Parts: sequence; structure tokens; C-alpha cells
Amino acid sequence: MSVIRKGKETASEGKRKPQRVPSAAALNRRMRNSEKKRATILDAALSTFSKYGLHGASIDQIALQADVSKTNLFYYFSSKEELYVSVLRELLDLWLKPLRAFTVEQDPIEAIRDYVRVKLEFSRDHPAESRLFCMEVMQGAPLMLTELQQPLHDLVENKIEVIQTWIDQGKLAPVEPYHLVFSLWATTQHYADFRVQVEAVAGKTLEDPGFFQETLSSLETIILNGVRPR
Amino acid sequence: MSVIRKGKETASEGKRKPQRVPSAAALNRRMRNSEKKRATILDAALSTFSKYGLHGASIDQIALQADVSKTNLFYYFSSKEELYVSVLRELLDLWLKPLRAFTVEQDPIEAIRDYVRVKLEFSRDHPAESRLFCMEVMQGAPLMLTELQQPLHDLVENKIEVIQTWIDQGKLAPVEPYHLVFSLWATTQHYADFRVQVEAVAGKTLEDPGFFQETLSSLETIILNGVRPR
DNA sequence: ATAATTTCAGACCATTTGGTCTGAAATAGA
DNA sequence: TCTATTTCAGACCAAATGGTCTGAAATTAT
Repeated sequence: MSVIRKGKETASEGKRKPQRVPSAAALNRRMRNSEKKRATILDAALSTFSKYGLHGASIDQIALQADVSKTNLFYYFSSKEELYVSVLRELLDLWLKPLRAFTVEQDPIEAIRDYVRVKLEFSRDHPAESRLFCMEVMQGAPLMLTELQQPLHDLVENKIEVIQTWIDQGKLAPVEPYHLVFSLWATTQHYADFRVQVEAVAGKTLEDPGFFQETLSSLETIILNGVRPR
Repeated sequence: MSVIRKGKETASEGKRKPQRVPSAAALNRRMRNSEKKRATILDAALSTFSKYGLHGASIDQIALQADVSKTNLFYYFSSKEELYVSVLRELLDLWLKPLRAFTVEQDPIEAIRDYVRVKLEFSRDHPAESRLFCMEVMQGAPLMLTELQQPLHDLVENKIEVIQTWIDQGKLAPVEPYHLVFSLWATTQHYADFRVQVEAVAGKTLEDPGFFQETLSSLETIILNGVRPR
């Protein structure tokens, strides 16, 4: 059985040659090793792709960084593109998660404040993810658009309604909800995606705790005051 | 004389073999043709690099789009990297220009409103430039950092002072000027750099005049209210 | 032990691609 | 017209790189 086959085998698969049935324990051990190696490769790929882009990154480079041979890498991922897409898929999950937290029951000001903080933490703790996502979207998301479009659209549409409700209740200044969401994304991701520019200008990055706090409270000031009802 | 030599020749260059001195008119015509071709190539390069990145774009592709042969392209630009850097250099000028307009004499609210509009127009009218700039900065600006760092730092430092003055005069809410600048950049560029995402979510782009207006007034609402003194 | 299967390494291949070489057309000065 | 110079095209090259092939080591079940 090759690791490359994606779906888990169904438990009982009818017509099987009556052969070795590996013990559950061994299978688990194997799985764990296998998964660990996959994870290592995915990690190296994320880091390399985010630095040099899909085309700028070479398989040799990634294999070297993951400390596996090129052949071995191709044993786990059948092509460069599959590897790249795998990285993107993991990333999309992570990226979308924070937004799901928005619910009508929350106090909007608190909800937005939390969202800004979480996204800013994401920029600090996952800059490679942020940048790779940015790169992919910027180039038209040729390999992610189909998977991005629908879930993103649905999710945002949902949250738009939440925001609109808040506005209707007078809890938020009347702004077009779309643009509020865009502003939140843009301002928070900026610190990861334009890190070198931020560093060139301010001399600091989010890894500096003081700068992180300063950034957080500045964004809160600007955006929260921007949307607070008056 | 090869076009490739960069600096304009000094008018009188002492020890010259007493050879043909081309007429000014002819030189001009040549220059014009030459410059036009360079510009065509730079255009194609910008468009292609911004779509596929430095490594993803091929010289053949660019040459094809510029409707010149590869050899001809290499006659004007000695290497792919030089072409790329040339594109970046032009871009940097364009990118920095709007910020220079900030002066203490202005009314801050008006100044910021104008800046948002101009940057948003830039996103609408020069999306390729915006994206290429973003890509380069995101990857650490390996080929632009030296040229970016100093002028950007100086310019921003200057504008920071202007903003701080406004704050001290009570004309602006007390926000860390750096972050105001970052927020302005981030929110306006977002509509170019994340165009496909914006389109996936909102179904429209800045090219739609209605959407442009809506975006502009939303950003004005959020940011201007965010920084208006209270 | 041993047979089956999974995991992996090294040599190798085919294509892409940035860049060069040679020389020919086009242009311009005399 | 004749000569020098610029501009450009086509064939060609060398390196990089995504990917394969063969077979050997590890691992696992019996």
C-alpha cells in the first residue's frame, strides 16, 4: 500500500487477497512516522514556497530543508504542484478559522477587538502562512480559487449579515460591512506580508512584544473608533 | 554606442577618436525609437512579472508579449534581473509619489481624505504595479531593499513628524503615526493586491465606478472617524 | 527465518530557460 | 554611393530542475 493513495482504506474491502493483515499497532506506528514525515516536508515546503514562490522554490531546496532525499519527497507527494496545493489547503483552514468566531450574540466592539487581536497574533505567529496566502491570492489564486471561492463567499456572506444586524441595532456605525471586513484583513495582515517594509520604517516587528501591543492598541483606536456609533 | 550603457554620455568626452558625430535630430529620433521599445518591453515585463513573479515569468513570454525577439530584448536589457530591477525602479517612484503630498499646512482630515483617494486610484489604475511591489516586498525585497530602505525611511520619518504635529495641535486623535500610515497603505492596496478575493466576496472590483465610490466612502468613514479628535 | 511490502537512495532523463554567437538587415554620416 | 554603427533574428548552448527508473535497505507479518 502506497502512502500516496489519499483516502483511508475502508475497513472491510470485500475481495481482498487473503494476505497479511498488519496489526493495528504497527499500522499506527507506521502512520505516525509517515504522517510525521509528511508534516516535516509540508513545513519545509511552506517555508520555502513563502520565501520564493511556487516557481522560485525548487524541490531540491525543499527536500534539503526537510532533510529527505528528493526521491523520498516524491514518494510522499507525487508532484511539486500537489505538494504546493497540500500546503495551501492546510493554510486555508487556518486562515478561515478566526472569522468563524463572529456571532450576533457578541458585543460588536468586543467581537471586533478580539478579531483584530487574533488576526494580529496570526500575523505574528504564522507569517509564512500569511505571506504564502497573500502570494497565491495575488496571482489570481490559480490553484486555490475553486476551493477558496465558495467557502469564503459563504462564510463572509454569513458574517456580513451579522455585522449588518449590529448596524441595524445601532450598535455599530453604518459602514458597508464588506469594507469593514476588508479593512480588518488588510490592516492586520499587513504586518506579516509587508514585514520588511514595516521594519524599514518602524525598525520593529510584531515579534517585539512592545511593538505588538502598540500595534494592537493603534489598530483598536483607529478601527474601533471608526465603527463605533456616534 | 550600445544602448545598454546606462548613464548619458557626458557632452564632451576629451580623447575621442575623431569619428562620425550624429546629428542631434537623428540622435533624437533614435532615442525616441529606442526609448519607445524599452518602454514597450518594460510594460510587458511589468504585466508578466506581476502575474507570475520573477521566477514564474519567462523571458520568452515577455518578449512575445512585447512583440520583440528574445535577442532583441537582451539587446536592451542585459539580463532578466536587470529587466526586473528596471521595472521595480520605475515602480518605486510611482509608489512613493502620493505620500510626498502630505504637508503640515494642510488640514489633516482633508490630507488623509485625499491620500486615501489617490492611493485607491492607484490601486484601480495600476494594479499590476501594486501587486508587483507587494510581491517584492513580501519576499524580503531582495532586489529593492537597498533602494527602498533609505528613501522610504526618510520620507516616512518626515511624514510621521507632520502627523505628530497635527496630533499635538489637537487636530487628530492621538494614534501612533506609524500605524496610521500602515493602515492607510494596507487598506487601500488591499483592493489591488487581493482583487480576486475582493471579487470573490463582494462580486465587484474598483473598476466598477459604483464600487469605487462605495469603497472610498467606506474607508473614509472608518479611518477618518478613527482619527478624528473626539 | 523468510517472504511480502513499504520506504527510500542514486543515477539518470527530458524539458525549460536564461543567455550567447554569428552574421545579416537597417540606419546614418560622409 | 560607401562605410560605420546600431539593431536585430535564428541557431545554439549550458545549467537548472521536475520527475523517473532500478534496485536496495527497513519494516512487518507469518
